[in-house]
Amino acid sequence: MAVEGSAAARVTMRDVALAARVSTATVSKVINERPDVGPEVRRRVADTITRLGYRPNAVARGLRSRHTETIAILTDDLEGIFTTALMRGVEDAASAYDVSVVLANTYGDPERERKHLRRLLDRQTDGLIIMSGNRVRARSGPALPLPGTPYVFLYEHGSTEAVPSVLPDDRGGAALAARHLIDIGRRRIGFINGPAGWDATVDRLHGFEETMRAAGRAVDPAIVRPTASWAPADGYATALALLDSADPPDALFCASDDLATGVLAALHDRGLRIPRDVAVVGFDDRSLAVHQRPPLTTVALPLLEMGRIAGRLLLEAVNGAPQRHEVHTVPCELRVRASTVD
Amino acid sequence: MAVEGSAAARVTMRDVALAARVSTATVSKVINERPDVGPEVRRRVADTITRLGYRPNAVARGLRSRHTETIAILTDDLEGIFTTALMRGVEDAASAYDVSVVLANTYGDPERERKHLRRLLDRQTDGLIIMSGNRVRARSGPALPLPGTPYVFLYEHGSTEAVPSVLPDDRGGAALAARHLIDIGRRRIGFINGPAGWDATVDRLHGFEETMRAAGRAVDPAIVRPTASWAPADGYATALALLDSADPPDALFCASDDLATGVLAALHDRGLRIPRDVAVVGFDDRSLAVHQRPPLTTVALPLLEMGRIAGRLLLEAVNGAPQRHEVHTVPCELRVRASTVD
DNA sequence: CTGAAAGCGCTTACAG
DNA sequence: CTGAAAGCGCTTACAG
Repeated sequence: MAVEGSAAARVTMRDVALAARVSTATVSKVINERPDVGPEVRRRVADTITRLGYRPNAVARGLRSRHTETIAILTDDLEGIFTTALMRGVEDAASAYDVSVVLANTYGDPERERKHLRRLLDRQTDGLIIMSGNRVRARSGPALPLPGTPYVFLYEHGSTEAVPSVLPDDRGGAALAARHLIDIGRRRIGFINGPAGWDATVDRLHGFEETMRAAGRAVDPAIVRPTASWAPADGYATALALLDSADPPDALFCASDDLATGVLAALHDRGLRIPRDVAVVGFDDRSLAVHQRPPLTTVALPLLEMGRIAGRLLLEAVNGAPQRHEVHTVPCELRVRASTVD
Repeated sequence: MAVEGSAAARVTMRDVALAARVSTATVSKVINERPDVGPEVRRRVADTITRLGYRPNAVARGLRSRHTETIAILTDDLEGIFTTALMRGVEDAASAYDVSVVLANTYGDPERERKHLRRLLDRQTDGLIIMSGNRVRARSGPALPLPGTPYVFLYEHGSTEAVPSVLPDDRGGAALAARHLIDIGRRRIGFINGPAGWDATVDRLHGFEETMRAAGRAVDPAIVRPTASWAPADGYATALALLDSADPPDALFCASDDLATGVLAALHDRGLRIPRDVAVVGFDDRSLAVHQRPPLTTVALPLLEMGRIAGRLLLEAVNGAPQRHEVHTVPCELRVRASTVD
């Protein structure tokens, strides 16, 4: 049994070479699985490596080979509402490739971004994921040119560079919600959308309208409303307004779980039964969705999968795959719970 | 103006030495601010560095000097409820030292932990922060011995090792809440605590009881209740039970914001006015606290500060400070909002 | 005060 | 198939 990481100086390739009576070049070849080593020598070296508990020094390797098997996540908001799920996806993908992930938080400050980027380049980081944890939108390229270091946008997109971005399919997600409400037999479906000026808001409205029209349903502007913010209070107020309208809806699709939370409260305060009187669908699938009463049917953002895809795209680029300005749109998933189906 | 990171091969120390007509040793000394360089030569070298836009290669430097200016966060749950705030603190501290932070997510699986640790050691990571994002408790040491690599526990604590841990002052936090409710003149203060078996639950109960007694208040077990979980539904049910008791409370301290959210709903359903009839205090200061109606007075967990302290402790250890088995308890802060004060 | 030399631990042509 | 040699880009005694 090898004494992993004993207090003594770490075993080096030289030690292995000496013990196996070969050159370090040969040890290196065995480690890197090069074909030009005889089977007998290969076995002897492999055995010695195991016996001594040898592990190649990644820093030395990086100096020679110029890649460090490290990527970085550069984000403007480490505490963004979707950050951790996205990060977990990236970390998953990287781990599968045996690559480490460095975290860099810029606070949206170009000077900090530059500082981080310099540091990351100094460390020969193989590639970068430039990520927003909050809000999909276009951003400019990195605050520093990154010659030879590929990067990928996650949950945001670049304007012009030949760089891929990974985004949720907000349009398809809204379509799922509309489809579901139609399928469970709702006659009058309202949409409480988020604030204007967000990509998500525009895309979700498209998906909603398209699906309604494709199903031969009119979209009544009277019950399709944007809100001033994503907060529950706006969902609450908007729901009351719709319920008080001449022809109130029997279903409400909300562009976020937070809005839906407010809607649920409004229905509750009005003494309406959910879903019998009004069915409610949210968007995001944040943890609060499942804890609502009743638990909230919602459209889940594919954050984990988005992170994984971004990680994989980046690692492929690091390994030489060509980069393109291309948007990867990841499908959302409908999670049906008691707010629409008894 | 230097052409930072031009597509051409990066400027090396050799280039600087040649251009400044000195040896690389001298360039190295200038960069590392060694005293044994003449003022004139120092200036010439510094100018050349600026002119050529030279940046030392951190990988080469790491190979020689054996430290990489990189630390890692090892966590069992990257999506833990408090993870991002803690990470941001660590990242802040590390950035201030010009140190990078690597992310390693173990999912609580020892095999994954070992794999990550091996990788981190291979990369000569200078130190580790072993962190829980969920729950304070004792954990065993790292899944692999880390000879010569210091580490610090964050939001959890080790059992025996000579290793510091950084924890929130749950006891003091509960004391702040009790003190506040006493100060605003409440006569009958109840406590809806979280589930048994949590460090936080035990500590918060102590803090609450101590403060009450110190103020000459009886602690009536009838209105001090643990819950089965931290979820709002348990806050709701427990609040109703307390309100229905013979002598109902005029103040409720809740051991989490989620519990308090349920309590608010219960008071609302009973038609009670907040804070006039019942004042409510939560714990954690999650973002939902400020969005309650009324906004929730709560005890803020000092997550950011905890992360910063852990980062600093680790970096000091990396720089040779001796490590001890010592618990750093970081004070919580009371955030007063409309659920206790009109 | 300055520099020549060795070396950190690997990998990579290249010779045999 | 195997190994001697050079070198990745630095830092560190050490000599002068």
